[in-house]
Amino acid sequence: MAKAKQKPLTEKQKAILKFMQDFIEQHRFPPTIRDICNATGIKSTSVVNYNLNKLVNAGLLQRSQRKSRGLRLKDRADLHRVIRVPLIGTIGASEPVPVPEDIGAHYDEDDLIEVMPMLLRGCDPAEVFALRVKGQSMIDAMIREGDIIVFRKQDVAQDGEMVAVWLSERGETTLKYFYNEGDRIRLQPAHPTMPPIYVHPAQCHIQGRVLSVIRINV
Amino acid sequence: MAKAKQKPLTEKQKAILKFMQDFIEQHRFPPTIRDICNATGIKSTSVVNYNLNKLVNAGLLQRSQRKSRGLRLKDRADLHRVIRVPLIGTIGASEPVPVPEDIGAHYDEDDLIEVMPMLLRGCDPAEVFALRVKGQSMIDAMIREGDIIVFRKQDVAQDGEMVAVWLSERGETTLKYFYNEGDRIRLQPAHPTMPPIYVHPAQCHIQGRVLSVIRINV
DNA sequence: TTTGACTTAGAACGAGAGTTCGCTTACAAT
DNA sequence: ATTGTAAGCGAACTCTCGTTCTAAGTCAAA
Repeated sequence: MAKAKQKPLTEKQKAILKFMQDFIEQHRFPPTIRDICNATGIKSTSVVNYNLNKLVNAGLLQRSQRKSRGLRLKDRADLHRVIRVPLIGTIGASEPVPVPEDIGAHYDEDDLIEVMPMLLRGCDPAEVFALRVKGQSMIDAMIREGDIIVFRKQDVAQDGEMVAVWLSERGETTLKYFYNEGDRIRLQPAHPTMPPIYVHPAQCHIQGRVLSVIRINV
Repeated sequence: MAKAKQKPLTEKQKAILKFMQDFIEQHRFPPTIRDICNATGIKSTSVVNYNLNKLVNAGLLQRSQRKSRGLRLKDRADLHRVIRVPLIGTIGASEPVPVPEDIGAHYDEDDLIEVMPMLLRGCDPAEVFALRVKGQSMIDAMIREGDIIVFRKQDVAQDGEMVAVWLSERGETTLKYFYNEGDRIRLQPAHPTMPPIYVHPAQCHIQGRVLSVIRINV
């Protein structure tokens, strides 16, 4: 399906969006079409309906047909909410990373951590999980015991990405920047004065990419 | 006004609350009374209406009369929202910390960062601000360039708290654990192998307490 | 048993609210 | 001038949905 050419929003449409943001902020449920009429000075519900459909088409809005107040802001509303990420265990040097098989599964309340969307860096929440750091082994990655690391589950990586890898020959988990040098993998610590290590590609099992780090036990 | 005696919620009322949480999570607008009927197996809208009024009376719910979907959860809603914290500048070794005088003032959209409530560690948002780390000088605090540090504005500290201090004699800002040893202040780096420094209390100007650290430029 | 408070069901009412349709206006392209 | 498209208005229609009313069932206290 071809993407529709992005027309700039009309003044009415901007006013509708603005009002919806304010209304939802205040009431915590969406306005009716007639609410929008009154707030924007538009005389006819059909005009609002018309412009709402435009906004849906522009991807800024979602509607539930035939439902009162069946309006959702697409863009901004999500940004003001937290996202629940499963905190599935710990990560330490001497154990493999506990990668979840189905991230979308049901978790207990206690095993979920609420993070702001920025920490997911645009990734699908269904691919994201978090681990708490155990032990002092991640110091060369500038990560402390107790830090929470947000990962995207993946088993390949691009050069320069920080990944959690299981080094099967050493029986060791580590966090390093990943560089594929063809016949070998260079794993570069985050700490500027630490030297890289080199491993054979067959020994380097990528468990996930580091998206962000949270430190609350300062 | 005397507070009504707190009766325990009935199973129906618990089911209604649970369903409302799930529904709002999923649809981002509240359910109708008939939605609740279907979800909970209650046969009559009047029964739902009856129990909704009970929940309002118990302070768990708000209703807007005569409005479709005019329901709001009272308690939990805020917990799932982000808090905007002013990101007012950078912190580096060679400059004083730019402490804001009025945190509650108006900030531009770009100067606000949205964080989950946990990062404030219970502090009043009006006391909290954030700074981005510039330069490599915070490595001994296990903090990298680009990290965002969330502070509570305060000029005194308890032992063991991590604080940002301006050392007036050295002309230097640093992040250390604070220990008051009477005639001197011991400032302990986060990195376990680094030695502490000792300063005279008069030279040690506390700028704020570190609440949390966010690293998104991994 | 009787009483009364609490809870449930069912139905009906009426206002709330989304949708559709015909008609008009504005404006640029042909 | 004509055509076509986008935008607006007003009214009517129909379904949604909150509210209210009556009646009945439950259960503990008197």
